Amino acid sequence: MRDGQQLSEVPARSRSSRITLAGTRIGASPLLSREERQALEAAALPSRSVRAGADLVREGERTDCLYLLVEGWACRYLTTRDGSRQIAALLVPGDTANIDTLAFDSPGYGVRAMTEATVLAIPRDRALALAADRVGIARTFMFLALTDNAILSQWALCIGRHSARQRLAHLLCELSARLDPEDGNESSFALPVTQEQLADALGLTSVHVNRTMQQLRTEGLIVTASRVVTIPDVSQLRKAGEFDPAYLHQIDSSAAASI
Amino acid sequence: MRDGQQLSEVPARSRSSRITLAGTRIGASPLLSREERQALEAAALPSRSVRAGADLVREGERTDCLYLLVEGWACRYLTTRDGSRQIAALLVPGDTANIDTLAFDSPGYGVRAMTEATVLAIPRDRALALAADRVGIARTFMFLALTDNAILSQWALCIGRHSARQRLAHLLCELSARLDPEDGNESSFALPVTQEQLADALGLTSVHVNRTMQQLRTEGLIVTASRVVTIPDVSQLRKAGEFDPAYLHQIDSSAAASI
DNA sequence: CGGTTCGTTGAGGCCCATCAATCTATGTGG
DNA sequence: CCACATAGATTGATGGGCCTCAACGAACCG
Repeated sequence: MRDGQQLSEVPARSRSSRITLAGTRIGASPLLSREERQALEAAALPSRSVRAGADLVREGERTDCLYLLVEGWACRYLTTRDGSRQIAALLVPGDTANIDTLAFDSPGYGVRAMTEATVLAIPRDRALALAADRVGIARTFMFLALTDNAILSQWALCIGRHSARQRLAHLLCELSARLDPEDGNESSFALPVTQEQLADALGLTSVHVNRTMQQLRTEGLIVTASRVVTIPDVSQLRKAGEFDPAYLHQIDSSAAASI
Repeated sequence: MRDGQQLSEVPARSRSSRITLAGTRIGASPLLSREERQALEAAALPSRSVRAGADLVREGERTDCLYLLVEGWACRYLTTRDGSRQIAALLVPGDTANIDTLAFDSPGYGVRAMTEATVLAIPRDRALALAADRVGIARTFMFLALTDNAILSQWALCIGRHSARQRLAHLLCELSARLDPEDGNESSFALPVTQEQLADALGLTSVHVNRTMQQLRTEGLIVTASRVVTIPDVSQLRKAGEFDPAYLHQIDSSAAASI
C-alpha cells in the first residue's frame, strides 16, 4: 500500500454528471421514505475524486464527515507500532466508509483509497440532525453499523481460526457476493488491489498470498486474468472457505424487512 | 468451553433484590434523559440467572430479545465446520450481549454464559419502538453498536498482526481497562475463564496460552493467583501489548459527550 | 528504454499447533 | 477420611504452516 498522502482538496469531478446517493447502500436503504432520501441527498456535499493511496481519514485524527464511496475501492486499516498493517474492512462502491464518525470524534482506524475513487461526504452534524428527526434515517445508520459489526465478527473468525487457503477463499467469496450478487454458480469481478493489500486484509504476507492464490488456481477454484477474478463454481469455493453469505445481510435478503 | 445446553427457563433469582439497568452500560448512558431511562427500565423483563455454559443465543438461531449482562461473564462466539471456536467478544457485567438483534432476526454468532450469570432481557419489539420515539435511546443503541465495532476492528488487528505475547498482553490490558478503570498504575481483576477460553478469544491453542502466560509471569508483567490477575505496572504491559485504551470509548472519556 | 510496481519463485527458519503425558485442585460418594 | 473422578494447568517432543530474506521476471509508463 502506498503511503497515505494528505488528502489534498481535489476539485469536484470535471464531468458534471450528477453523483447522487442512489448508488450507495445508504441511498438504497429500504428503510427510507422518499422524503428522507431526499433530505439525505440534500445534506451531501458535492462529490469529489480522490487519488489512489490518499487517506480519507488519517489514523487517529478527527473527522467531521461521513464518507460514502461511490466509485473505486478503499479500506479501513489499522497499523502496529512496527508498521505492519491490518485491513479491517474492504470498501467497494456503495459502502459507507466511517459510520463510527456518527458517534466518535476520531475513529480508531484510517480510511484509504486503494484505487482512484469518488466519494460523497455528509457533514457529521447534518447527519446527526437528520437522524434525530427521522426514524428511517436513524434506522438506516444503525443497520449499516450492525452490518459492519457482523462482517467484522466473521472476519475475526476467519483470521483467528482459518488457514491461509480458507481465508483467501472466504474473502473471494465475500467479494463475489458483494460485487456480483447474481445467483448463478459462476461469478466474476474486478479485483483492483495488489496481493500485498490482500495480505494486509487476511493477516498474511504477500508472498504467502501469492502461493495460496496459485494453489486455488491449480485446484481450479479460481481463474485470474489481469486483475479479474472468475469463480467457475461458486459453491465449491464457498465450501473451501466455509463461506455462508447470510452474515452479509444484503439488501435483497429478507433480513432487511424486519427492522 | 462446555457444550451449550439449551437455555432452560431458569426461574428468576430467588433473592428478590431488584435488578435494574443501573449497572449496565445502557442504563448508565449519558445520552439518556431520566424519562428515557425509566422507559427502558420499564421495558426490561424480570432478570433471570443462567448456568455456566448455557447459550443465551444459539449460533444461527433467531432471537427476539436484547440481553444485558448484569452479573457474570459471557462471550459472543462463532464456530467453524471442524468445531474450532473463535470468541469475537468477551462480555463482562454491564455489557450488551447482542445489539445486532435490533436489526437482524438472527445474529451471526452465539452468545454463551462462561460463568453463572444474571441477565436482563428487553424484547426486540419494545426496544425498537422506544428507539423510534426517543432520540436518546436510539443514540444510545447506536453508540453501543459503534463501540462494539471499534473493539472488533482492534481485535482484528490484534489477531491478524500480533504475536501470541502481544495478543495476550493486549487482551489483559483491555480487560483491565474495562473492569478496573481506575487510573493507578497497578491493576487487579478476577478472570473467571479457562485458558482454553482465552485461547478461543486470541486465536491460539490453550497450550500456547499457557506458555505465553508463563512468559509474561516470568517477565514480571503479570501476577496470577487463583484466577485473579494483577498487573503491577500497567504502562509496561500496555507497551508489550501495544494497547491504547482510546478505542474503548469509555463513558468516562470525553468521547461520549460529542454524540 | 530505464524505472517502478507488482507478481513469482526459492531456501531457510521460527512461531505456534499437535499430540500426549503428568500434575494439581476440586468435588463426590462410600 | 480416603478412593476416585473430573476439569484445568503444566510440561515435553515433534512437526508444519507461514514468515523472512532475497532474487528474478513481467507489466506498465513516462
